[in-house]
Amino acid sequence: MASSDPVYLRVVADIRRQIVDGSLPPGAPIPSRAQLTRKYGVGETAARHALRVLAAEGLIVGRVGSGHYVRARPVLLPLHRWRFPDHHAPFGADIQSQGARATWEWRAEQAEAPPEIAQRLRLDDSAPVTRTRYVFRGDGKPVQLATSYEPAEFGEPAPEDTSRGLISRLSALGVKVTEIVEQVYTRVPQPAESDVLALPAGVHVLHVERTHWSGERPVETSDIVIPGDRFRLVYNHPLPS
Amino acid sequence: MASSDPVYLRVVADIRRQIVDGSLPPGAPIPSRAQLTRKYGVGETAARHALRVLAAEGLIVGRVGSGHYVRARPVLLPLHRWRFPDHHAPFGADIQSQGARATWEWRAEQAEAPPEIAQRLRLDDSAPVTRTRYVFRGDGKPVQLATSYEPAEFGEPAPEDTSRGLISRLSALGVKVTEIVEQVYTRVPQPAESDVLALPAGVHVLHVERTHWSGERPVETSDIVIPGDRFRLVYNHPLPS
DNA sequence: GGCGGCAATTTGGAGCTCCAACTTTGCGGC
DNA sequence: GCCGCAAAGTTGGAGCTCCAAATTGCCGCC
Repeated sequence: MASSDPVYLRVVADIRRQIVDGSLPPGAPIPSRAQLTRKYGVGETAARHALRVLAAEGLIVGRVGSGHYVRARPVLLPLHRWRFPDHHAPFGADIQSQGARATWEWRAEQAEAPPEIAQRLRLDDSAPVTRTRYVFRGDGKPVQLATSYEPAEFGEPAPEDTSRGLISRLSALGVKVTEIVEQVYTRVPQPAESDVLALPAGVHVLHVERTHWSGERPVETSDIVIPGDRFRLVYNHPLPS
Repeated sequence: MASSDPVYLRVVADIRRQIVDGSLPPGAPIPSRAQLTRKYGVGETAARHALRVLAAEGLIVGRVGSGHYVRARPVLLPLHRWRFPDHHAPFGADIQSQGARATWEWRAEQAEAPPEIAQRLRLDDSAPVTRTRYVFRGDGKPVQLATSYEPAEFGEPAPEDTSRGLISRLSALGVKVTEIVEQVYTRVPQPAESDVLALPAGVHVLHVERTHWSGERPVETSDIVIPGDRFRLVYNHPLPS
């Protein structure tokens, strides 16, 4: 930390160091604004800004009227992507495995494929697709938002399909899924997503773009949004012998 | 956006809306602080704070002396996890596939397993392990930081091993890797990581905990840190027929 | 000893101001 | 017509202040 750096970064760096090296354990109170100004000899603005930066980094949380506290490193629950334990596992099996009761809401509707989805499904722009939106919950708490797109020709999923899984359903239609491709990245949640997932400020989401393939043909693609502060994705990859 | 919300959020919401709906395209200038105070009838503080929030979200960038501009949505380059194109692909193959020249530095050393690593490798605490740190670059730009741990009995990797891949090397030692498990989550980078990866403020990283298994025995585990603003992870999963 | 309410503290929103460093623009002179 | 410099505009750091809402601890009363 060069001495030419802004003073508020000096405060940030010092507190951060204490948090990561454990001298400020989870739950420990951070000095208040007034205390910081005295301790570091900086102005209110710098003290306040330092606390804001640390809060944005997720290292501390502020409680109005009480103070700032070191945030407990959250336990990141595993979400097993596919093969849990097999491809025909019912919806929410991975959530249930955490001892939580899995529930979900969904609604299917006909729509025109937006450009990006059309590309992913190798359809023409505005081709008819079935869009199904899901909200998954574990013990009532929202866990995943998903929007799934299929070519309209497969029809809408029936209510009982959602507990059976996509692969079984497509199989019944004579479509054999041969490969799943998932692309994972992280991004800032959109306001609507923060709302539904009840995300605290500063939390990112994991975004999974999943496509089911039948040979060379994409038969379903979906966008899955997962709170980045509560979950990690688990990918198993058995090697051929 | 309820009217009871803080005023700065009103400004944030309005500008964000214009960015996501495209009326402010990438590169477009955002009104300056002075203009915002007039346009929305708010104080300097609120205008400034709104810009800061949008910048933290990654939607805009500020350029000192010039103004704030809508950030171009970065293209997220794919990093193909395993099978690229086969398990024996050389290091950096996925980076090369992007037309970039892959280079890396690494250093191996003996160490005592920290508690978490010991647990992942099913060793006793402080058991001897070989720790190898890597920095991967594509066209000189840092792409991945990785720290790999193996039981010390496998010895240190030789220079030529790093271009051959772990699976070949273990195979030569008579250890057959049967499964790879990757756990993916997102988090805030540590200062050292921001440094090496040259991360702009507010960018998260993808953290991959990877373990190579030989039957029931973990034979290697590593922590891989990837800039979240430039890459997405791609997982292929062929289904058994 | 227990309980209720008040006062002190704390966060977070919001306002205003000054300044250094940098970019952009436009004007004047060559 | 072009170059260079000065002025104007902009960001980002930093300071101070006031206030509403919430929490917490303490004091006094029953």
